[in-house]
Amino acid sequence: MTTTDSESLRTAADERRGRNGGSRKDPGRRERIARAAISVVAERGIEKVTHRAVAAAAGVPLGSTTYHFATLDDLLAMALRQAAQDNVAELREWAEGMDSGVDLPALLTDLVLRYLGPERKRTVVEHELYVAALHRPALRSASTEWDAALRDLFTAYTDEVSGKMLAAVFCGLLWQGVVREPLPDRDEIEMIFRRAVDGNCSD
Amino acid sequence: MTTTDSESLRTAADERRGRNGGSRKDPGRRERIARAAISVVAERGIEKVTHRAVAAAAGVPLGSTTYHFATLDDLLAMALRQAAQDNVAELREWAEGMDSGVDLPALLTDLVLRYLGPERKRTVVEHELYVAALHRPALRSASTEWDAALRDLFTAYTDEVSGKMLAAVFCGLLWQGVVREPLPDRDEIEMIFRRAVDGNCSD
DNA sequence: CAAGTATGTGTACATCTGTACACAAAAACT
DNA sequence: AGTTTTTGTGTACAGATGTACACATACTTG
Repeated sequence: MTTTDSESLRTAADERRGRNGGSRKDPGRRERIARAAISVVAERGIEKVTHRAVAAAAGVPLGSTTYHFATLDDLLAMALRQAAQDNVAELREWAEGMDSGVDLPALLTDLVLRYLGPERKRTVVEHELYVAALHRPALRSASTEWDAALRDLFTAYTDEVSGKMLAAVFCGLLWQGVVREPLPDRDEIEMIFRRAVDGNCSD
Repeated sequence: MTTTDSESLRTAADERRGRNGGSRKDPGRRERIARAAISVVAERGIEKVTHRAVAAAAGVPLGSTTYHFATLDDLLAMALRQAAQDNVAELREWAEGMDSGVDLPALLTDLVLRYLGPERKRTVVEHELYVAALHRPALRSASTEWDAALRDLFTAYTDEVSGKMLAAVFCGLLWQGVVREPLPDRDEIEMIFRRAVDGNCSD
């Protein structure tokens, strides 16, 4: 290894221009910077998103971030909007692999556990986006669109009211789970979804 | 009125020491500063909580905040913990006025609408606390305690699983509602709770 | 090839921030 | 009374931050 440790961050550029040190014209640099911002949000929180921190995470000099994004708010807005879009895209993809007539509670449980486990970073970013939007009108649309996508997804497999209800349960479980230290038990979550879907008929 | 406009902020001290201008020994100053911090969080977001902003909001000089709180994290921690406690206290109080056999969905709807309307500030602070806790272990207990209180409240009126499920619905509706521009419709929320409580028996 | 433009980079600077600290004044104590 | 301790305040300072901008290099167009 001759490179220091920014190796992993150089790959995209290398592959396009052949590890040429001072390469110009790096397409996708904007997006790479935005993604670096996302990872800073995920790992250190939204308040740590500074030009310098993002530049370091992206492996680019400070001037590069200020060149591609006039203001820090622009950078944040693009990063969070992109995060929300990725999130929704993944949700839709998940939904496609779903037949009608499947065990909905079990699938929802899988989804929750995935968002709390392997995809935890994504979840954290989504939640940071949510509260950031509370005081930044520019980000509000990204948040509400995520909610809408969630509702549409669930209403497609049940009905209007049940879909909204399941979306709320899903959202609530995510929120409660993301701060809990040991991941919640699988059975616990599944039981909750089952109760939400089947109801209290036996009472 | 001889005082400028810090009048409302002086009341506590006045009542104890008789409107003595340069009064020392102002008990409750610590708490007042913490509450000022809460209001800064509610109105401008957690990232705007600085010694200077809090001092201005509390009507005290800069040195006062650094005197009462060694570090900014201490101030934030106390403020948010207090906010969470207030929140839980209000929840319990609400629960006491509840008979068994009441219309649970209607009451839950009232609660959601109250948190989204008159008590919106409180809700915003609670949510900022939640994400702040994601990257500050010191705050995590306050968040989880809020969740626990919520669950206990709901399980007391139903059963274990249904309580958890309702807590999740409640939490999810709050999250989705706090970013939505026009407040959600009362009927919509009530319908959701009704479906959650009664289930889909007729399907 | 020459000129012009888009892209990239290093540095500088005004501003804001946390915090330390010297001082002042009241209260508690002897 | 005097002394010590607690409480309060103004100021100073080092560091971080957003952003501007002069310069450098590559690409594009003629």
